[in-house]
Amino acid sequence: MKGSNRNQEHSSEGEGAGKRPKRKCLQWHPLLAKKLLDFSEEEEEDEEEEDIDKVHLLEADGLEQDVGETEDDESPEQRARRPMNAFLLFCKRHRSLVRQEHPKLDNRGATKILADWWAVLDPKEKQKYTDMAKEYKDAFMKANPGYRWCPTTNKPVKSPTPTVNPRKKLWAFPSDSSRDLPTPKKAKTEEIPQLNFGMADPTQMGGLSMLLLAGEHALGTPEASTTPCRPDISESPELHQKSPLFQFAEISSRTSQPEGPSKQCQASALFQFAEISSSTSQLGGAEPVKRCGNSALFQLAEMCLASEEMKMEETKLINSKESDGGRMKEMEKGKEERDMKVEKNNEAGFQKEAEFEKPSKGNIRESKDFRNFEELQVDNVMAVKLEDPKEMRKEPEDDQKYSHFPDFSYSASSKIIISDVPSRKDHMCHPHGIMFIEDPTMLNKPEKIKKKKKKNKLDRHGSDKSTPKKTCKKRQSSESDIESVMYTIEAVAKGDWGVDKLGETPRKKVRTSSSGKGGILDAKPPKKKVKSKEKKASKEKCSDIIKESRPPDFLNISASKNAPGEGPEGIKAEPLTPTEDALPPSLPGQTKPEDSDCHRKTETCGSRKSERSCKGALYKTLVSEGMLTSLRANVDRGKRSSGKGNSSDHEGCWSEESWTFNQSGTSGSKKFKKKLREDSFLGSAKLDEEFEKKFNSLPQYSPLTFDRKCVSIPRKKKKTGNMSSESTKTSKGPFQSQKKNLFHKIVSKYKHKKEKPNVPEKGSGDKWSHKQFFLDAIHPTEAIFSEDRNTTEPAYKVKNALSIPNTPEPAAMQEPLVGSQKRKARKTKITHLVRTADGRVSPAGSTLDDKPKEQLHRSLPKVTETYCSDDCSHNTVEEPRSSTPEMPAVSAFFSLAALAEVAAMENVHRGQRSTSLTHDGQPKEMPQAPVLISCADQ
DNA sequence: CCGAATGAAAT
DNA sequence: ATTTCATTCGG
Repeated sequence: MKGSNRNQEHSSEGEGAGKRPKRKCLQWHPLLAKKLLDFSEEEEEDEEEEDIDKVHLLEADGLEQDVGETEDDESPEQRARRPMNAFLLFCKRHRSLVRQEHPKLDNRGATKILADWWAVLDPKEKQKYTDMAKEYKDAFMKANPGYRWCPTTNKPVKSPTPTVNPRKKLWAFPSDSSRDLPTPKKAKTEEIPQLNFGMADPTQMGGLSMLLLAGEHALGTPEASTTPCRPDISESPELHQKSPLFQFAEISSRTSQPEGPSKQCQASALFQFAEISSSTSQLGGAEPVKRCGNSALFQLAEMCLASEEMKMEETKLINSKESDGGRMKEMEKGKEERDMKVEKNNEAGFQKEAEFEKPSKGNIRESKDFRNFEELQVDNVMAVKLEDPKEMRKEPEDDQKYSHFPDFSYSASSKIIISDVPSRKDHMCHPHGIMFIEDPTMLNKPEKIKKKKKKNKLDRHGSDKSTPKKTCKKRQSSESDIESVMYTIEAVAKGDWGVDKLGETPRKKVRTSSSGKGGILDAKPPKKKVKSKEKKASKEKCSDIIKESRPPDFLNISASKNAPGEGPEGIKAEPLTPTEDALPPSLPGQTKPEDSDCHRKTETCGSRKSERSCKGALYKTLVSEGMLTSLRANVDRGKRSSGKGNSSDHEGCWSEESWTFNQSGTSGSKKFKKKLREDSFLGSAKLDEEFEKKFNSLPQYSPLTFDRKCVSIPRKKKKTGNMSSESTKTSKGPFQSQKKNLFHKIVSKYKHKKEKPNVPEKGSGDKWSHKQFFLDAIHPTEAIFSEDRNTTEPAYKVKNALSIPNTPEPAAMQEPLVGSQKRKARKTKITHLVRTADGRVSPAGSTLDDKPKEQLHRSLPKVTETYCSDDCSHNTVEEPRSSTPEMPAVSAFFSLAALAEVAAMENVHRGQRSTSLTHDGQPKEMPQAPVLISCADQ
């Protein structure tokens, strides 16, 4: 109840006005009910209105969830965090250092110090951070094409989120979750189908939770891919299964068709893959697996691209195919089935067998193998199994009734992506059982997915009989079976594998093309496109894939085993296979493991089938690998990543590929690319790993350097503050500031200022060796990093700067103020309001800012005088740093600007004392630091 | 859950 | 022009 209301509100608020109404509609339960009843119809509708559909689904989900677990859904939906900007990166990287130096400082204080450092930071170094931030952003955007920075005012409160998912960070999965799940709250996010990844925090990512999440994502993707294929797997998973394939399809499709909505999904998928790979690679340890350049992911990307290009060619192919007529359909089916089978084999075999203990012989074998793994992680598995069965059971019901949604809903948001394949991995690897949850989540996906699932299920169900409950239910929807088959066929033809769930974009295509049976024709063309390109890529990919596939023995084994198993299970598949054979001679082995397919393809290369098969194989392999890697990675991480290497290679490759792909994808970021290339490490992968790598690679400056800088810096800050010459109006500043108590701000700033001086103190240590030593002691890690040199460099720079303090200052001064800077300026103005010697109030910086040097010169004399007096009187604590022996040396370096700053400070101090501003005792501190400086100068 | 910082994006 | 939001984590 509540949830529904919330959803409505949120939805309305969150998204653009256009969609809101729809969402509102969603609110209506009746509609939802209808939808549930008529899946097929709904799908069609979806075609026309993807967004709407999504919304509905989301809404529906929300409603359902509301009934059951509104919160859950929402939580998973959480949208990806916006990428960090350069400054944030810097903060992230250096905050720890600051804290170490100044344990007493709270984050705010540390932030201020960081800001100071940032201000002081050489432009060159800043550039590094900005570049990285840019790259990161680009990658992120690619991953989440539709991502919005500011989802309008409506805050996605997500209040309920926490219920199911413990993890805050759950990044919604790109495919479905982003759109489908839109929790009511997230309406805003809904507008943008962005995926929810958790790129943002590498640190968080580092945590087990992150790993798990990553694993989930990975799993989710695979599931999606597999699900569609496998009949066995329960319905819910199927729905999700689509997601991976779907994503790929989207990617391909998008490449061909640049549709706004679809892009998001695609990016998300890639992104996920990338993440997965990266995560895995990270776990594995950084191996130089660039060879992976051709990683499956990359290949996929290529395929997509190629598909677009090939469209022209495809048309030709299509013509030829058309001649074939009905066969094409069969062929497609066969291919699809094959793919499905393969996936099924992998996924279904493992999962279902393990969970359901399907009768399939081949599966049994696999299951045993898996079981071994499972045994390893018995606990987890157990938990998972327990959950799964329930979910499975529920799922069927869900198909019939929504009531279940609530249960799943929570998981759905996060797990949508979870793929079947991964699921098995989950069983094997996942200790947490999260994976399992994910599977259920898959089921969650509620509306859209369900529909799709149903279709898919129907197809699969034939074979699925093994699973009693599900099959029964599935079968019930006999009508859907046919549709599902058609749908799958069409999807295959189009190249949308998974299509589905998310489906918004994919659905559109699919539906549009295949809404009915006639869709096939439409579908064909897309296929051709994809294929043609795929072929190209496939060849290369195949080789690559093969490599990748090797590592995951599981996959291979499973695939081989599956093949036999499939025969029995997938009656359909067998018949189809023949058709397939007709297409590509090479593919004969439906069951063939991916590797075999790839090889054949690679060898035969030319045949279309081969391409397709390759695709499927690639996809599977990717998924499976990714899953495996992700799982392993997760497990490893969970364990503490004791086992680094096993999957690392694959993953690494993926990550790299993905990264490369992303880069390539982003034409705009070419510049960045170059940079990335230059910095191999930086350029590596966007994924977490990449991010982490890059992040780590970012130069970390020793506090000392900053400290020194800080000494000189203060003026800069002031300058910045001064920059806003108009400070007089500071009051006009944003309402925000007004809202907040100026007093508080001022006070806090002063406090911080105090802190600052302290920082410098530490840093004040003059000698490099000393500093370095200090750093090493404190931050061994830094020493480890190549960055050390960076640090050293900066330090040198700093020295230089100190020697010639003016240089840095002017640069800073010159820089144009950014919007944020404006704020800063305001604040600074406010905070720095100082009374001039005259006694009238003026922004401290104003004079300095405009013409720092000149002013400085002017002020110097005064300042010095004042300082002298002050010092004499105050000379209290002032700055430890100054107090330190270093003081004198530093003082020597001080430039006029510094003096000017001091003077400004002095003025402030005076003003505070005399003026009302001083309401706080703080003023003392302020003046103190400057005072020391002044003394030194004298 | 606020805040302090900066910056990018969105409104 | 202004607001939002990203990270961080103590209070």
